Parts: sequence; C-alpha cells; structure tokens
Amino acid sequence: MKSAQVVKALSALAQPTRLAIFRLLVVRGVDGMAAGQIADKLKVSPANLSFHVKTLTHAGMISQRQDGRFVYYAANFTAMNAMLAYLTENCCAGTACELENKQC
Amino acid sequence: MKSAQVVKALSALAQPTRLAIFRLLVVRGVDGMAAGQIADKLKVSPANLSFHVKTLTHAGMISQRQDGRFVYYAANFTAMNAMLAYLTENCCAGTACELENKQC
DNA sequence: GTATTACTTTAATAATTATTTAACAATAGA
DNA sequence: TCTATTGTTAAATAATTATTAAAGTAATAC
Repeated sequence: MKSAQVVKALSALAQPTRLAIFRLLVVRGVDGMAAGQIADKLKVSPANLSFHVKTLTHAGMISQRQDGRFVYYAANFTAMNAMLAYLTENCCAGTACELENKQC
Repeated sequence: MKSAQVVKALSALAQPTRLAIFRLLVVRGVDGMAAGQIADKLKVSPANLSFHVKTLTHAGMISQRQDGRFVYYAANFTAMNAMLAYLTENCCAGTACELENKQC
C-alpha cells in the first residue's frame, strides 16, 4: 500500500462522525447499512452524512451498493487491514520484539 | 480507549510528514531517534519537524526523552496497538468472520 | 563568559475541511 | 402522472491545519 493512500485512509477516519460511521459498519459486517439508518443512528443530517460517506468511499474505506431507493454502505475490511499492516510493518527493524515483549 | 482519543491519534497520523515520522520511529524501535536526525532523513525544516512531533506527542503516539542537547523521539507501541484494537473491535458483531474468511 | 549546536516557539499567511441550507435526482407507490 | 421517500450536490460560511521566517531557549564547547 502506498503512503499517500494510507494518509487518505487515516484522514477519512480522523473525524468523529466518520469514525462513528466506520465503526458502525465494521460491527455491522458485510451486509452494511442504509444511509438513512446510519444518519438516524448517529443523529446526523442526510446532507452531512452524504458528505462523510463520500469521503470514506473516496478513501476506499467503505463500499456502496444501491438497492431500490436505498443506498447501502459497508466497511471495506481489506482496505482496513492493509492500513493496519502498513502502520506496523517492519516494526523495530524486524527484530523479534513481538516475541520478546509484545510491543509491536 | 475513548473515541475522541482515537480521532486524535488518527488525525496525528493523517498527514504525510507525520506518517513518515511515525513509520520511521516504528521501524527504529524503542531507542528512538533524535529530532535533528529525523529532520535530516525526511528533509524537513527543524521548525516544521518540531511542529509535527508536538502534534504526535500530544496525541500520545510518540514519546520524548532529552539526552544532553538532543531530544529523542520514539514510537508509543502501546498507543498504536490500542488504536488498531479500537478499529477492529467487535467486528461483524462478534460472529466468527475471522475464522471463516479472514475479513477482520 | 561567549559562541555554537540542537531544538522550540511565535506570528503571519496559506490551504484545507466541516457544516448548513437549499435545490436537485431517482425510485417507488397511490 | 403526481407525490412521497431516499439520498446527493452545490454554494456559502466557519473552523481548523500546515508552512515559513524570525526570535527564543537550553545545553555543551571553547
């Protein structure tokens, strides 16, 4: 994963409403949740929700699927895991710190 | 870990220079690296480096230790792991998705 | 004690990001 | 077709964040 993409992913999550949306969708799993449901649950205006899910979508952290009048959003677990992997990669220059003290 | 603290941690990492600083320190391990070395390596002005390490320190993602005229910075692995844990917590409502498809 | 090294702080400016309101689609149902 | 539902977009404003240059602090060396 490229560093610029990781910055985009982190920026997407680095906002209270968007972190709440993402966490909700992580717990929700693969089926995801309709935009309106998310907005209701998080007490966010539809326009504001649209703005934030757009940011998360552009960062690749969530995916979108239309079903009739409803738009379902779901967490992108592959993107999440890639981001987490980037942060911990080659920790402590690859020495056995994980085995010794579980620091990374 | 509280959600506001996670937002702070993510915000700290969500900037190219700061992500580069953090990654450098993650690879470096517990000993850390002096401010000047970091600035040289990343080709950042001292003032700008100071600004960014301050942000990372306030977010709890790195720690600071003075040694003579040098100030050493090191990654805070405990904070990093807490942040990663927050993001994946109760994924897919706790169903065995990890065992079934390694999605989270 | 003066100079040098290493780093931080302040202030000004530039750039980005979030929120709100209003207008705009698209689908579904009467 | 008319209307309600569901959601997005655009424009304006407010707020936050990053960068630079200059001044300031603190420790060591001469």
